Amino acid sequence: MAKALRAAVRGIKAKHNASGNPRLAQPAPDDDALVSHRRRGQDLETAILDATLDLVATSGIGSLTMEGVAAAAHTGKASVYRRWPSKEDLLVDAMTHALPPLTDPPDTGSVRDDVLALLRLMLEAVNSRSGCALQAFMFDNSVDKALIQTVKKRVMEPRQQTLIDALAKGRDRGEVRADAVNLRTAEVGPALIVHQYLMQGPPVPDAYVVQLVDNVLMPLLRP
Amino acid sequence: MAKALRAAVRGIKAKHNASGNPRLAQPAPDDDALVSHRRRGQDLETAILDATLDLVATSGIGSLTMEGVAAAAHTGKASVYRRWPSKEDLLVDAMTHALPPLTDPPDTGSVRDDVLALLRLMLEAVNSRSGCALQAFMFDNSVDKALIQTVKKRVMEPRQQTLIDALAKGRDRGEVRADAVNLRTAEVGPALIVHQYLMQGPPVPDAYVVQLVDNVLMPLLRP
DNA sequence: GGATAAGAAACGCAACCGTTCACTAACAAG
DNA sequence: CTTGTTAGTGAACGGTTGCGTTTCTTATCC
Repeated sequence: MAKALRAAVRGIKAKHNASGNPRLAQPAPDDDALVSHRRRGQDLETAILDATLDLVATSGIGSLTMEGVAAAAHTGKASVYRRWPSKEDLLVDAMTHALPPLTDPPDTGSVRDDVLALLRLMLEAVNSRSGCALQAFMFDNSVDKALIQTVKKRVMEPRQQTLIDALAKGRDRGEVRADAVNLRTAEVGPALIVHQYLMQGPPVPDAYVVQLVDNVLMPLLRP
Repeated sequence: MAKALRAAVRGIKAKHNASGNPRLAQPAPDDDALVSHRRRGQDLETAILDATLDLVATSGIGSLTMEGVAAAAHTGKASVYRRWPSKEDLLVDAMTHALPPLTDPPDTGSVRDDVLALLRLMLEAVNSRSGCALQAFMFDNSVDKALIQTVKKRVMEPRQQTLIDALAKGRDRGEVRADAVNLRTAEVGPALIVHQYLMQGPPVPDAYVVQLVDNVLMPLLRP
C-alpha cells in the first residue's frame, strides 16, 4: 500500500517534465566536466574510503555521516551501502586502510641517528591526514574499546620494539647506559611527540623532534 | 490555534483520571523514597552538573544529550534549560567545575620528592572522574578549538611552571644539570602520564609514577 | 544489446533539540 | 494556618538531522 502511494507521488512529479519522451527529462547540462565520468568498482571504493578519512581527520567521528561521506565522494548513499552494511563497517575499513606501513629499521651506526630516524617516521605518520584520522578515531569514546586496543597493538607495539632494538644496539656499542634499554625509556620519544601533537596541534615541526632527541633522549641515554 | 488543539488533547487525557477532585490525580506512590524530596536551587544545579560530568566521563561528548542529562539527574529538561540556554553552555559550565584546584608547590628539599609529589597530584587529577571528563572534552573534535586552548592554558601552564620551579631549586642545590631546567624536560613527566593514560586507560597506577621518576626523570636530570 | 552498477532523489523511522504547558511541591509572608 | 509566589516535574509538541531503504534513470562494461 505504501508502495502504491510513493509511486503515485512520483507519478505526479514526473508529469511536470515528462510530457512525452522521458529521455528529454535529463536536466543537468554537465556543469562540471571534471567528474563527468562515472566511476565504478575499486576506483569508487577508494574514493569513498578517501572521503571518509578526510572527514574524520577534519571534523572527527562525531559528525561523520553517511550523507556527508557520499557527498564528499561525489556519489550517492546507495553506492556506499552497496559496499558497507553500516557506518561502523565503513569506519573500520577506512581506519584499516589508514594504518601506516611498517618499514625496515634504520641502521646508521649511532643511537642518536637511529632514534632520530625512527621518531621522524613517527612524526611523518602523525602529521599525515591518516594520522589525524587515526587520532580522532582512537581518542573517541564512542568507538569500541576492543577495536581501539587492536589498533594500538598493531600500530604501537612493533614500533616500540624497533626503538628498543635501536637502544640495545647502542648499548652494545657502549653509547647507551645498560639499564636504559627498556620499554619505559623507549616510550619517552613517542609520548612526547603525542603530547606535543595534542597540546599544540598538528603539524609537529621537525625541529621539535631534533630538539627532543638532543636535549632529552641523549642526556637520558648517556652512560 | 495550535494551542487550542494541544489543550484539547490534554483535556482528553485528563478525563481518564480526573473525574472529580484533581488532588486525587497524583499517581506515583513514591517508588523511590530516596529522591522523594524535590530539590531546588544550588542543590539541583550541582546534581545536573554532576550528572553531566558522569555522562561525559563514561560515554563521551558525542552521545551527550539534554534528555540524558535530565534523566541522569532525575529531573526534567525544563529545569536544565531554565539554567543553561544550550547544551554547549551546560558543557562549558560542567567542565569549568571539573578543573582541578591549584595547590601549593611541595618543598621537600630534594628534587626527586618534589617532582614525585607534583606528578602524584597530576595522577590524582587524571585518575578522577573529572579527569576522564576533561580528557573526553579536550580530545573531542567537535569542541571549539579556542575553548580547548583556554582550558589547556589554565590547567597545564601553571603546573608546568611549578615543575620548572622544582627543577630550578634542584639545580641550585646541585642535584640537577643546569641545562635540564627547561620546558622540554618539564614536559617529560606529564607527557608520559598522559601517554600511559591514553594507551592503557585509567587508572594509571601509582607505581608507574614512581618508576617514571626513578628510571626516567632522575637519570635525565642528573648532572 | 543486455547485464550491471552508479547517480539522484525520495521515503519511513528514530533520536534529539529547544519550547511550552499544566500540575505540584517548597517556601515565605501575613 | 492560610495564601501567594516561585520553581521543579512530566509530558507533550514542531522541527531538524541522520540512518538505512527503495525506486527510477542512466552510464559503463562485456
